[in-house]
Amino acid sequence: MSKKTIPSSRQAEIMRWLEEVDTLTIKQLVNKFEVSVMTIHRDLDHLQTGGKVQKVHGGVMLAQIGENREGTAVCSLCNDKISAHTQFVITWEGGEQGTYCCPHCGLLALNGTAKTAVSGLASDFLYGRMINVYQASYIIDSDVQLCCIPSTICFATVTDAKKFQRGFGGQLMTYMTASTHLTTIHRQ
Amino acid sequence: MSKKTIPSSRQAEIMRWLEEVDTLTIKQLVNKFEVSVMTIHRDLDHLQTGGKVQKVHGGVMLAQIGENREGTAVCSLCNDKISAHTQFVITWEGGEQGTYCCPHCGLLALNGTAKTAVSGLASDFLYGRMINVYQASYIIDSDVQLCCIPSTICFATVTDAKKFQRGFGGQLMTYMTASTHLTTIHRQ
DNA sequence: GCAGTTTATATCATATCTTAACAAAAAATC
DNA sequence: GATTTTTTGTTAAGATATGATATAAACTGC
Repeated sequence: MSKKTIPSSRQAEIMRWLEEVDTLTIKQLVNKFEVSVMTIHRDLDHLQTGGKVQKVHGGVMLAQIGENREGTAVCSLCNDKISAHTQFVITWEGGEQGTYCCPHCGLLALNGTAKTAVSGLASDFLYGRMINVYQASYIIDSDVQLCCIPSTICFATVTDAKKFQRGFGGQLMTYMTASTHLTTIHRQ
Repeated sequence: MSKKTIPSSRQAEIMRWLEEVDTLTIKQLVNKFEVSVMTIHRDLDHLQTGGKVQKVHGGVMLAQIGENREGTAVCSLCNDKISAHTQFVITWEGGEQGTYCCPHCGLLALNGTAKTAVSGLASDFLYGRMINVYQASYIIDSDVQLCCIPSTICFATVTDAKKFQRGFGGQLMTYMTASTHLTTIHRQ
């Protein structure tokens, strides 16, 4: 590969290479693509804002922040790390998005602001599907503590939630009850 | 290689070429088809509204859901992984694109923003073809839960949707009814 | 800590690419 | 054949990419 290419394909190629070797130096990239150091820097800046990559002194490395996506690998509320297994995503009116570590923070965020949410999706605990948070069932304070406390776990169906409750305890709640419960214990 | 042709066959040829090489520059296309830069740009604009292709500075790339250059293989709304089987692609005015994991998120995105969509394409559940989301039929809340909940599945024809419904239940909806339904249950 | 070296960032001038508006050419319609 | 529509090319203005240079920051040895 020596011909000069367009920025996007060069960046795509950097990504592919990086996925093989994990780390690359600026010099390696300059030699391969035959562009200036500055151009490589700018490519890396660009990729870094995409979140998959992290610049280090002298080069780049893959940014393996969990298994997640862009820069926001931490909860918009509590700053804890976000696992795909418990994540909670709110899209606000206006297009802004918040990603939360678990339903605990997600419900607090939904209830604790004047903003209106366009959608709220949470990861179903059993199957990992993203479900409408208003229709979901919640088990609060069970024996399973994954993230924040009180532990708040999200299920697609009441049946699933009840089966879980039978084994691990906790209180079964709807969106409304869970939401007010979490908000009030945080204010008392 | 080829003499001047009509726009649609030139665009089809661009697509075929692009599927081989992933990325093409404007220059390559100008040389091959012996038309002006402007004509190529217009061809690419046209292809881009189809959602399968993405213009980048200096050329085009396949809008691959697998390994896009910025790396986002996750739903623009819920952050879940996107499968080609259920994907939903919206091209907004201005050229920006959003890829969604399934019609559930796609419809929410379409309805939940002030932006206007240039096109919306969703994968037909039975055959996998990309179809116009405004003309599609939707089955909501069937027994088949592939992605988000409430499960929202997309069909090219009402007939297909009804046959599916006979076996797996759910509610049959048009774009309008599905869109308002999903939006309202998200706001209740 | 200090100097010397390397690497990063900021800014500028230049080159390249993109877009919109207009006009010419070709094709389709009547 | 004249009119309308579609396609195409030209131009100019704006946006983006690039490389060179200068300055700031980070590493290296001591």
